Amino acid sequence: MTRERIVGDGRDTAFRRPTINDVAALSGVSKSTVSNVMRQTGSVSDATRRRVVEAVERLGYRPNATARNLVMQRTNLIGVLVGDLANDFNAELVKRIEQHASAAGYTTLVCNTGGHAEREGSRIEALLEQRVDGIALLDFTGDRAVLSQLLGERVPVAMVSCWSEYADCVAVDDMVGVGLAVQHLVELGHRRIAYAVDPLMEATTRHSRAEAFDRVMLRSGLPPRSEWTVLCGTGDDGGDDAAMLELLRGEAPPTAIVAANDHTAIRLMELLEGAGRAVPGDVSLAGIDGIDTAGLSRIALTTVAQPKEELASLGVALLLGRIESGYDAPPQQRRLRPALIVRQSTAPPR
Amino acid sequence: MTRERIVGDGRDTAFRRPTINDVAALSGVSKSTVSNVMRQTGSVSDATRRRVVEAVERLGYRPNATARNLVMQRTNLIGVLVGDLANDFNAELVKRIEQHASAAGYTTLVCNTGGHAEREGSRIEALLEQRVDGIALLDFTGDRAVLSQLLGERVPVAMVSCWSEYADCVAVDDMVGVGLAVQHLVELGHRRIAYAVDPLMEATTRHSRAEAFDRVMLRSGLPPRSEWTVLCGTGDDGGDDAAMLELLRGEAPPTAIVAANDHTAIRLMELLEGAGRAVPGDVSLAGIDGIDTAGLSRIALTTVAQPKEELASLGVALLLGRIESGYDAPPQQRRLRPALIVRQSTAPPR
DNA sequence: TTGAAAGCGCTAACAC
DNA sequence: GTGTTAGCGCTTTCAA
Repeated sequence: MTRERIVGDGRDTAFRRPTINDVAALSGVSKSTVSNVMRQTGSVSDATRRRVVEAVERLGYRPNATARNLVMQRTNLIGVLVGDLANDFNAELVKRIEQHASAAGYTTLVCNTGGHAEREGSRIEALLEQRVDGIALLDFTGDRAVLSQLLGERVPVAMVSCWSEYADCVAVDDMVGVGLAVQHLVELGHRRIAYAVDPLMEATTRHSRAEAFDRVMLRSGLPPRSEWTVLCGTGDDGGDDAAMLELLRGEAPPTAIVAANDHTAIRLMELLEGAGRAVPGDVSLAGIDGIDTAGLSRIALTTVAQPKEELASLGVALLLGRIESGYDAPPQQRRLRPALIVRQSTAPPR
Repeated sequence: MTRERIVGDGRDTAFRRPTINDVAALSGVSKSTVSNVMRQTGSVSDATRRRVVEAVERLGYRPNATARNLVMQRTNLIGVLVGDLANDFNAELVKRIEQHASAAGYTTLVCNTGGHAEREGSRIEALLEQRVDGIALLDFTGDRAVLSQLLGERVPVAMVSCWSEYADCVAVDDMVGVGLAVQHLVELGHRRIAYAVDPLMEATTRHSRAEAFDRVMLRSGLPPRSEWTVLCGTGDDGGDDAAMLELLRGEAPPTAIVAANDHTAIRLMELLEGAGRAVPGDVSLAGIDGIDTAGLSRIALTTVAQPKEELASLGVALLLGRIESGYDAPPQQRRLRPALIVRQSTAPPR
């Protein structure tokens, strides 16, 4: 395996990667033939194929995707936009998505937006310049305007663990999920239940889950109280741990909290115990997502688990389907069933 | 913002994204001028610039990076190869790397290899076909042959939280890190200390850390015992939880365990407590990495923390430096100092 | 200050 | 079976 060296161009160690032309020249055929051999298309005689293959190996030739991308108008690249990779749930989703995408011949560009609108915009801009074939929005915490833009530009988009009427989506049913958690707490005897929101969560989803929360509460005959929906976290855009503590210090404080995701629930567990409130002794805690950490016996967080593998595989399937079969089919929407996992962070109120 | 529609090509809704030619035509200039305007190079009169900009907006023109990549022989793409994104440490490193890379104008391709040699190979192949400008190897658990190949192909490589003599690297000093943990345990009074290895850890690193472990033990006047270095985990390539339990059931079992990383340490904590061994009552446990989860009060894992932010920023700096200033400078090696964080998972032996 | 022209490395339609 | 040719959408000399 050698590589051509160009001498005297100023940097005497400049290497030029071999191109299809080099292979063609060395094996004494045309570049179309080389192309046919590489892609196993057309028909080439065994003899020429062998010569080409040999030249390929001699030169260490590797097809240049930038050229292929240009001519094919297709990159086999997909973008993944995620709010926070430090959230286990997202990390695992990304990991699985990359796995499925790769198995299907796609390479994955990952962008961590951190919930910042400008960052989100610029990342997407970069993805679009690179002409990714499609974009997966993960647990999308961003601006809906972004989504409309994407859809407007006819970029294939799949939403994984988040939702929009206008795009392909796969997610669990928020209503069912929140319902499962609330019902469990109600059955334990809780009546005063608060809702903790991740500040990294976008307004629409936040509202929709909060609304789900309210509705489920109502269904259980409990009056929803807007001041019991608390932003809780340390995102740049605020999120105020103090608010939750404040709430718990009031009279007739909540005896249980549902957190919008496990990440937040675990932060909250830490916060509460740091402030001297026992979980579940003083306050019960339930999360949503089903991350591994929640399952550790020392954490033992009751949670509504999302089927991560199905989310990832279906998400990729939807995205690739959209990419490969065109933009005009109506959006496909898949609702998955979440499952309540009861652990030790929830108990009857005192 | 409109876009051209092509009618009668079979798919009447086929869209063609506007090209530089469309902009040139609409604004009545040549494409070189458009190019100059877009890249803010050359000199264009204010009048023409305005016309071009207007056309760009009218058409919703976005430069096609696939074409630019081809002609520039540069993609502004970097690859990140990581063993396991479900390991918090890696996830956080990836997140930060993406941040820094993006700030410098690069987009990040992430590949999760899961420690599989073939997967590793095929992912790298894909990255190289896409002509990434460089590759970051994260906490690299893979085959050294892979690295030699990369280096042989003169692809800029930076190793982050892992090490090779021949590439740019930034990592903490294993010897110091392991030493910190062992010394802490020795000071607590432990003499029988075992070492738990993550099976997703590559042989060389595994050996180097294990060797560091042995040496540090010796330095403390403790006889290293090879059978006390136990593979512990559930990778596909084995890793045998039973072995560790076995070891603890023997006579004169270890009173403390150092785990090769926090991920493993926490798994181990779970395993031990599931088997009825208290941590730190029956056995003390120390990890390496300093992931967030280790800091939760319920976990309270004593650990040797790596400076994640420095690893990420330096790693990116090294990689971009290599990309932008050529392949021939000698490799730069940066050792960072780890820091011991003592929590409740370690205590004097009974 | 602007434009014409020559590629970058590949695919694909069409000749031979 | 194989080669020729014409682009894909850009950047970059070099003239004008």
